[in-house]
Amino acid sequence: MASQPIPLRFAEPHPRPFNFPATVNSHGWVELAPFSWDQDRATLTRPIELDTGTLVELSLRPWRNSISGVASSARPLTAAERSLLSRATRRMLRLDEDLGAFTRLAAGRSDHTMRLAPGAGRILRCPSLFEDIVCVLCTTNIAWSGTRRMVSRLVEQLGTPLPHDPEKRAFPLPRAVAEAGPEFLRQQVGLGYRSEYVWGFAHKVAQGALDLAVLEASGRPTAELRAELLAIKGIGPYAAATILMLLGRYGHLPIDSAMRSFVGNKYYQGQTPSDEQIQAIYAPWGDWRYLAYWFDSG
DNA sequence: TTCCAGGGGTAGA
DNA sequence: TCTACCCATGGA
Repeated sequence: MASQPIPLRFAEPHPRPFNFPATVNSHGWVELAPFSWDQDRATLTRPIELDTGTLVELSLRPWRNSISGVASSARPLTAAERSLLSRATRRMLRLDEDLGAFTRLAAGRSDHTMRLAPGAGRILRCPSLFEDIVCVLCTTNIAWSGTRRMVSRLVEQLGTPLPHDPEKRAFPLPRAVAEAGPEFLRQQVGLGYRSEYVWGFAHKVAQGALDLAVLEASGRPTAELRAELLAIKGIGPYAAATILMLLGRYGHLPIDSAMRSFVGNKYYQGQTPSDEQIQAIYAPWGDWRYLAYWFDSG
């Protein structure tokens, strides 16, 4: 018999303007397990396994000028765990990111038809950089349906269940993925040739050989971060640009089949553009290239 | 059956 | 630096 969860209510102030539904639906991440989005209630829900090992089901929705959160857990959370939840919430919704320069730049340009609603522009992230990077690895050379399938299986096979609702599982921590081994990831999760990449990454993080907090630290040159990302097996130019975007650095374009198709149709009369032609389209946006492309392609 | 997807690693030139 | 080839998987 599952125990009754203990709810903890909290609020996180958000910048203004802030568009909660637009942020949640800014890209496909919300469709990946274990995210769940209730459009009618404008509520984002997901289980999270905190670094302390505590399982929490977190629900977020907008309320007045803040994000209202409910965290349900089997036992009362410590002050440190409440701090971890606050950090995860702010990370997911990018509540501390300053997009003022981008929105001013977008407002001043008439040559791009941007679909940027007021308060939009923040692209949803996972609670941790580890989960973000694993999901990016699951987007390479595969259709979106395949990405969804692989991430769902990762959660089903390796995620820790919520004590009060065992049907729901958190995204696995690095140690769980590392201990599963590449063959398990290949056979049971269906990661295919990506299994070695995902396992190798998780193993390094679990062993402490790769410190994600260092990657996430502000103030480091983007070129340096990009070089470190490209040194991880399985991460090439597309994945590095996507991860840099998830780190709040928008100066690199993730050139993939979708971008080639969109840019070709919109700017090159349906012809497939070269990488250089794609770069030329968004070069005027400088450090905001990624966001310019993203909200150009809608 | 064949192609290819929100690519990337490796070998060889 | 560039190109060719290979890598699993499952929709279309």
